[in-house]
Amino acid sequence: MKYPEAKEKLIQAWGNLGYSWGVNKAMAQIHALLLISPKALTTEEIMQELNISRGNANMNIRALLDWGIVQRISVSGERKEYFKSGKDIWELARQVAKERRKRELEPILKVLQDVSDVQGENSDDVKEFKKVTKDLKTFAEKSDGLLNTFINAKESWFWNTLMKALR
Amino acid sequence: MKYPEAKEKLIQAWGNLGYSWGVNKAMAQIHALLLISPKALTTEEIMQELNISRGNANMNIRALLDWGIVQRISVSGERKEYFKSGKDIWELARQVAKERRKRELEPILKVLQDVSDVQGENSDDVKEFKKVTKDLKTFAEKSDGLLNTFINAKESWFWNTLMKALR
DNA sequence: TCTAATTTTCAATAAATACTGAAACTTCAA
DNA sequence: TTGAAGTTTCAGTATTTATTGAAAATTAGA
Repeated sequence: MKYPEAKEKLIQAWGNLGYSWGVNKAMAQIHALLLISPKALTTEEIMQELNISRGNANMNIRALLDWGIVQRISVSGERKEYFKSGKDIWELARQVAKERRKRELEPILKVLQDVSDVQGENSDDVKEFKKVTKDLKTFAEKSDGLLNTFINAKESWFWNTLMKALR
Repeated sequence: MKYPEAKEKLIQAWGNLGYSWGVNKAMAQIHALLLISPKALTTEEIMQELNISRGNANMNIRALLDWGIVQRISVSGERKEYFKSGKDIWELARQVAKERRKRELEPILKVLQDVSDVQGENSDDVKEFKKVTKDLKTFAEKSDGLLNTFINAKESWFWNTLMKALR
């Protein structure tokens, strides 16, 4: 396969993957582009490569900066800003895990907590509600623990331990 | 907190969570409703509880059946169909993991495979592309292995092993 | 300070997605 | 068969989300 085709394919696939993870397509594609680029790119170059407008590029670059998976680079003597993505996939995964934990797991844990003191032992509805939310809470807390270990672990240690422990 | 408020809160939260996982709100809310309901519900009841149309209810119930996280129940002597969700959270998580693996991890693994024979050693672009996609592939394969273990494991074994191994 | 290069904002619009409701279809008991 | 009860489909519409592009704001050097 030729490079331009491969590049196109990867950017496309990364866009789709991002999409099913609740990230918009442009954002995921900008990330893919920076990930495979050997050098930092300007907004201009990103716009051109992906055929998107300045506003779109700017907003999504900022979102990526926000997620902490893209960095801003200043070249001395130039006004222009350059952007690059870290190339360490493990680090990327940890960063994504961290943000998603904060944005998704934390809120649902809070709701499960809030809801745990629901009144009225006697009705079937309330009984079932309590049972299910308790189970959900247990599960969410365990997941949170696991996720935190992942977020704070060193790559080699994590995979080694896991691979040894499971099967 | 009173039951109706708690119920509303949970359905809302579940809707949001589902949403950031690429599931539409109605689908997630129907699931939440069935999850906390002590008995199986009809399409009619679901429509009423969530204030959604028949078409919407029907389509999203089918999607949930498709994901394998809601079951159709027939009561003998009745034409109506009832729906219920399994209450085992672990089982639910495994089912979701299984479907997401198939829908997301498999396609990206395929692309990473396809793209791994890109031509042209010499250019910087191609070198970087090869390096990154190789790392992505390694990471994706490890994740796939871990996910498969999760999908096939028994709850108690999985958590026990993990809790012992990590930390 | 001023000015040109660059970034950011945001109202308008396009595009994608979800939802409705009525019609078509299916099923089964009489 | 028939028709009532129930389910499914889908064209049209509403809603949400993403994108554009031009104007406003910011920046840094002269």
